[in-house]
Amino acid sequence: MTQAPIDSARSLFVRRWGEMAASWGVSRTMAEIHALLFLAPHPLCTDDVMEQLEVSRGSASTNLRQLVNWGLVSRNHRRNDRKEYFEADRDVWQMFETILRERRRREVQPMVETIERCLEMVEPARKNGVAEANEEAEVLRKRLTDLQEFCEIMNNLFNLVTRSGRDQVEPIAKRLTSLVE
Amino acid sequence: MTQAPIDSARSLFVRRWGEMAASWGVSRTMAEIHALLFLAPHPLCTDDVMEQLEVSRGSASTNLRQLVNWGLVSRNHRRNDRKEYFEADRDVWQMFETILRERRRREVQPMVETIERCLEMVEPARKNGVAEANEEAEVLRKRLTDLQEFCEIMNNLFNLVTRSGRDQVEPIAKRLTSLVE
DNA sequence: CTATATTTTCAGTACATTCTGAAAGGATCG
DNA sequence: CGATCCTTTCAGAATGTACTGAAAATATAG
Repeated sequence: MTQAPIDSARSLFVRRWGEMAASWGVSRTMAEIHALLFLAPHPLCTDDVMEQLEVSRGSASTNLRQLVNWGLVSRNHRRNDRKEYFEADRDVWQMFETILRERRRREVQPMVETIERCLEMVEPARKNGVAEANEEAEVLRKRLTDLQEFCEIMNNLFNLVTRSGRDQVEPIAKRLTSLVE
Repeated sequence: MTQAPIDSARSLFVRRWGEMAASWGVSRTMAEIHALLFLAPHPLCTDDVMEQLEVSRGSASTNLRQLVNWGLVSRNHRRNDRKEYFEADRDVWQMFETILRERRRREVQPMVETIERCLEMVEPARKNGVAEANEEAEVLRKRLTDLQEFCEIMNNLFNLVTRSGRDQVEPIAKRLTSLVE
């Protein structure tokens, strides 16, 4: 027997989570599965996902694997059952950290490396050639180093926060937060 | 006359910035234009953008307007010139704040409202019906309130940081940062 | 006010991403 | 080891997003 209001709430949440994720560059279905698992009271198997989200087996399989790769979902087995059951990490802070770390690794790191490379390309051009060219090189260098410095600060802040651990950070954040209200 | 190494650096940066943005749900061209303007030593007009990125007039116009809407780029005029010239905000901290604020408004806020709605739907179901159903409702409520609390903390932190202003935050961030090294 | 320069819009098209469904591949049981 | 159950893979299809180019709209100069 299904509980109508509970199911409606779940389905609304799942849909919206999918929409939000889509605008952050995460495929809708992957996010919907993540939301479904996040809300589920117990682990779900592939068929549960297929049924509840009306997606194909291929899509369910692929997206579940990606979620496992991201570290947001874990696989579980049961005795006397060949199926795999999937369970989402429910610790919101941990989830956030996982997502940030993965995105940094996949998307920010290459950008940071590129900035470094660009600076190496610009450096030799700085005092070589006409004055106008030098000035242009100087401007470019400034823009790149500003960005680089910002990235370093953000990177270190992230490291600091994650190394301190959630138990240290959460109360501080809450305390700071009370300053705003 | 074009300076080969400078141009190469610029073009490399622009391309990578576009790639990164694409995986964050921002269209490649819009991000490339943003990068181009960010690095440019002076404002550019639509034709400059079309030429340097090899995109159509329609695309340049649409994407420039979007950048202006985001508050990342401003339009300028010149005397005796009908063209519009576009200039990016070069303050990296300001840029970051603008992006976060816009994304919160466009993408996070609707999610927060949805969580609220979901909680309203679940509430009446809590002590109404069989024990099993109550338990499910309780679990769902827990998940939603955990997420809600997290969103509130993040929201307040963001407000705190942006109200304090960049001049207050940057040195603190740098100081904290030095703890990591 | 007309001529001209510039921007915006949008229908059609190109491109990229994601899904489907079935076949192949693995794993586990008796 | 064969039968069964489950997962993965992938070619083709569906879908969605973003671009193009030209026509319409707008703005400025004379």
